[in-house]
Amino acid sequence: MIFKIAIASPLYQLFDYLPPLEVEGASIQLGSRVVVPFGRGDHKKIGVLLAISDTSDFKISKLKRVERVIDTCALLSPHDLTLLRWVSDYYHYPIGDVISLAFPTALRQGKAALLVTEKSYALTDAGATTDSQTLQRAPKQQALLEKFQQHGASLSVSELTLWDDHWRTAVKPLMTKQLLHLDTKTTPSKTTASIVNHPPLISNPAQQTAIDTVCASLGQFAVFLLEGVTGSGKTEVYLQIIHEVLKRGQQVLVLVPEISLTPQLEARFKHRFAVNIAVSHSKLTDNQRQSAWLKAQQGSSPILLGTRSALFTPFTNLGLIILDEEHDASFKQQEGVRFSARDTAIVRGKLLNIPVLLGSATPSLESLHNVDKQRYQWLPLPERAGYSIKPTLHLLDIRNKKISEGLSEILLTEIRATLAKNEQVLLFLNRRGFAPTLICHGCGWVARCLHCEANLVIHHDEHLLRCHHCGTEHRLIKVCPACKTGELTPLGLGTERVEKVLGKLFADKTILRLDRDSTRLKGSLEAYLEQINQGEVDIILGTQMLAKGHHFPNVTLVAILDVDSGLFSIDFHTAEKLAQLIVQVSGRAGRAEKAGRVIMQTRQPTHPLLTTLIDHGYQQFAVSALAERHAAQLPPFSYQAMLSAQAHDAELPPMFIQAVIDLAGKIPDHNVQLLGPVTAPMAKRAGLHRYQLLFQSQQRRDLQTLLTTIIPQVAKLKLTAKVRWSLDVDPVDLY
DNA sequence: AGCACGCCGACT
DNA sequence: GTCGGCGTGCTC
Repeated sequence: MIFKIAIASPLYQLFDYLPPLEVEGASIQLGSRVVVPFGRGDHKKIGVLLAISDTSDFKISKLKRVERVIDTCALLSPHDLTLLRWVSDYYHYPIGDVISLAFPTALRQGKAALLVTEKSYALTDAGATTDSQTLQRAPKQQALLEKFQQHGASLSVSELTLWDDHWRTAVKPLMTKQLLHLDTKTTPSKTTASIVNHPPLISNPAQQTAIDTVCASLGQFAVFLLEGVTGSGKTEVYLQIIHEVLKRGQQVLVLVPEISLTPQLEARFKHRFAVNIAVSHSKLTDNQRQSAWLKAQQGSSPILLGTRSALFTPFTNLGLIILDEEHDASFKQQEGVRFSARDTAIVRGKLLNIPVLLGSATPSLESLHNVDKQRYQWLPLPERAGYSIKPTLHLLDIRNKKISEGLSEILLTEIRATLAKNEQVLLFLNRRGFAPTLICHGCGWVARCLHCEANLVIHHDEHLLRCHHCGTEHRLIKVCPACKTGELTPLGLGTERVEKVLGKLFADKTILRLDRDSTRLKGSLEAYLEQINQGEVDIILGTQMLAKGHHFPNVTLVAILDVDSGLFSIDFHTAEKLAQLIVQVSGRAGRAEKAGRVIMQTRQPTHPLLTTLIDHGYQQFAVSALAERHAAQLPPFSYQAMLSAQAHDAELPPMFIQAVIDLAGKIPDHNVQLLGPVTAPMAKRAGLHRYQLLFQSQQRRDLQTLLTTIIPQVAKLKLTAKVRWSLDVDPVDLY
């Protein structure tokens, strides 16, 4: 009997081991973690048993023996393992590293998986377990808090924390007792009454159709695209479908792009359902994430709400996957295993034979194409009267118009009129800092980053020149270092600069700037958002971060100051992203009695992307954008993978890529175009020279077949010692 | 990725 | 005469 074991390493293979001596086969399962000797010396690694076989390509006498079985009962199911193997195969990433992705940090390191049960609470309370097995206090407090809140006690986290001392001595013993009591009372199978706190809202016909259609598919695989703008009642559809899944005794996985931006969603879930809701995202501690992971794995949490990384969490009985804002690029991991959480969620749904529900106001072109191909079912939600009114989009032609610091006269007039009505204004400029360029008026010298192919950005408040790509900072200089005489002039616009102009033009108004610089302090964004909704702010000025999640009912004017910068890009994805951004930004504004207006300043008022979007809406934009992709045979009408190579030595990346091309050249009739080597759009970043090779094929299978053959060979090239390389299958960002 | 082995320079 | 530089090769 040979054990095939995955071990975290950059190697594209499993490792063969003999079974442990003392353990019978029955006390280990596929998916169990094991301790194995690995490499020279007495080094140990944690591995995961993926298969058992009679044979080995390795000499049996050379095989080492599994030292210890950690899990006699596997934490990952065969379905979980199949999904992870699919990820490894499809994204061409070493299997051991992919398997690691599925485990929280402590479990990855071989620690025992402590069950979150009454017993374990009792043990930790008595101090009877080892440190490694003890859950941290925070998740326990959180769990207790949830229990108490579910049962009507009002206690906030901060109160609980402030009470810490008192808590240990007086409160905790009492609470623990109650917890044990509550646990035994609430864990067994639930009736409808105990799942829901509040009755569902009355749904309109479109919502009801969506709910009925998805519910009719529970227990079988299907993909649905729920398309509805802000205020169309998407969340209510989610809630009612989730309710049905919970009634069947199954669990739900809800994925969102950035959980920090959607506390409302968590609040609505907790408000509606009287069940444990596990939350998992990167801003939580390892212990908090592990707690959520175990709760889903054991089935004690019926709902898991998380980001991309939560996709691989094992479940006892998963019945539905919801992926909200499915168009969002955050669902594509951009380093390490470059997987798409959306596409992988669909594979998981297929494996488990459960439905997958994608939601968006601005669906990706891929998903709309899959609707066309009848691979997904389209569930449109029209605007709901009484909730919000669609903002009107306007192009403002600023050619030959007087414009100061990015603000045209017409726009200023609109801003004044809006403020006069005591309504708020939101200005969007996707560039932080004071100005993107510092140029010498005398000799034309430009402040460049020494390590990147990029200009330094002026940060006036901090008296800095900063590179937005590698973080290098220099003191803001006054005299040109090249000609020593010329006057240095800031060129272009950033949020900081516009903020200063607005401060002068609207001296009696409150202006708030929201960008990565102004919200660096933890919790400050939330505080600012609260200020906005309390009406303490008149003008909000911000970057991309304004486009997601938050809705500002008293904002009735939204202006996109520079829409043109998104119109001309070498990356064909940019048009789609710009259209989504415009619709998402406009969705931040207005409500029924105060409809919003969106003004886009442009010097391209006849650009078809803009005119189609404005005159006919996102759907028509998507139709024409897909037609363009079809004509150019770009994805989703073809399939791509991008190989990137970086090195300090500029000679090495193109050599490496040539070696890759040579490897592909040895494969006959592969039907894949290889475009490159070319320098990356940013040819140098953080001191590394960047080159790319784009693989493109008409058939997904052809592309996959070629990559499956050559990528393990690429990984063995000698040049990998000096060249950092990566492969991105289905890239969404060609930079 | 780690980690060990191995063959050449500046130090007690 | 050694400590240690990181180039090369291997991991069942």
